Amino acid sequence: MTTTQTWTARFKGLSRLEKDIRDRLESQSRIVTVPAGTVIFGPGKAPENLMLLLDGSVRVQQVNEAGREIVLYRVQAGESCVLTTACLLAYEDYSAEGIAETQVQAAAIPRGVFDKLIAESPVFRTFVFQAYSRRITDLFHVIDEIAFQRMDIRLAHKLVELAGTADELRTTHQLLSVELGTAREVVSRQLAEFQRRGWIEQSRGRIALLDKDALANLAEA
Amino acid sequence: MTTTQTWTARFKGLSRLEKDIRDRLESQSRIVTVPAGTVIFGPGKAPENLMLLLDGSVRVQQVNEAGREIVLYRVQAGESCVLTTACLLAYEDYSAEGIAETQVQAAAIPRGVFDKLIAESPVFRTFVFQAYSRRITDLFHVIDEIAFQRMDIRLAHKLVELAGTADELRTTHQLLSVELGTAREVVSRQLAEFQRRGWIEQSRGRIALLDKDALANLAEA
DNA sequence: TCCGCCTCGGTGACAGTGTCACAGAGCGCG
DNA sequence: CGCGCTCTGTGACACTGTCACCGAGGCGGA
Repeated sequence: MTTTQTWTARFKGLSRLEKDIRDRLESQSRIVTVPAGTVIFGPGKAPENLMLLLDGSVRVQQVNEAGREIVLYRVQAGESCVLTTACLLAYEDYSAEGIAETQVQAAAIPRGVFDKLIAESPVFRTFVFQAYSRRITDLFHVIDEIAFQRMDIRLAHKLVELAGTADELRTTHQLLSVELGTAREVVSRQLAEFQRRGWIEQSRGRIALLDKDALANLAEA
Repeated sequence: MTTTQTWTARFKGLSRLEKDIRDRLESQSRIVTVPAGTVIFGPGKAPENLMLLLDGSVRVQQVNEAGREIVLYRVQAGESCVLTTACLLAYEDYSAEGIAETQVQAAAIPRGVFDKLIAESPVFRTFVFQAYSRRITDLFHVIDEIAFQRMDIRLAHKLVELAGTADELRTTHQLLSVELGTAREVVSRQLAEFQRRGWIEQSRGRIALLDKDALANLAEA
């Protein structure tokens, strides 16, 4: 993906940005590229920049003292890692970490620039607060799911979501269990049941979705 | 509680507020008092103000389509309902609601004033982002607890937390189950076990904590 | 090629939690 | 007192999490 001086146009909330602000944002930020697997921020690795994703995907997950993990949300191209900006400023026991799932290209906005833009641009403020809103809503959904949804429904939903338009997933039961904050055995058992019903077909590190409609249907229930 | 013109002094993050900003904040906000039980914001009832709590306590909880509830966090005196500010601006499917648990006194800052203060005062910006940080950290803890902690530990923790310095709680099993996002029967069973161990004593609508140390001890495990 | 080693997935037993149905206890009120 | 409501207790059962263990797949070195 090429990066011109007009990358701000790719962000819905920034399209109406004031001209002078836009120029400063583009000139004072830096385009960075990191390889897949990079830990972008995490405990003991506070981010000094607000990242606006131009391409790729960042998985934000939490690891507790016992080593158990759960995926909180994903940041996709056209979105920003805003929650980190708040978490920088205060508590350092911020336990979440952000990991590049693919190669990631992003605009890095230094903290000082971020602060100035917040002060000077109403459009930028709205952009930031809308991003907050979106993430917080995501977290509320996560809480609702974990607390009240059945595992089979959550797993079916996750399979469809992760597959997107593809008919096959390359992942392990272990990784799926982290997505859902459950145990590997639980995922294995549910997948075995899906396979028994003919909805999927499994082999080592691979899940073929034979009947996405059935899965999507269960996910709605 | 009396409300002088210097209520801003009660907020740790606002003590260093620039003098002119402080004056505007105090003159352009309004002190409101609402009785216990009032729904301050909720689905279909968007708040038009940022509320800074001077006295009392607001319970923020979520209700899903199936009617299941869970308490997300509480806003105490000296804290603010910042998350609502973000959630106003964007998605209206904000499903959380805020309920006054006691009589509540608060400073209500109109949205327009809030926006101006954010633009003009670095101290106010820091205050707001730190408040965000705190809430988000709370939500992360909630997620970790629900996903990975045992119910007996969570319940013991909640009993000690709700009791504070008192030795008795006035609440029902049903309300405790909402605190923890579980079923009433589960709470009843755990409380029965605590009672069998001599840690508590129950009667209708009342739980006496006979051995807080034992409960606190379990909560740590 | 064979062996060793690591990761991945399958399984049974059991404990903990959620759901359902229902019964009885406490309490306010006419 | 009798009625109706809320609150609590209980048993049965299904779902989920934990533990211990095994076998299968895949990779690399001897």
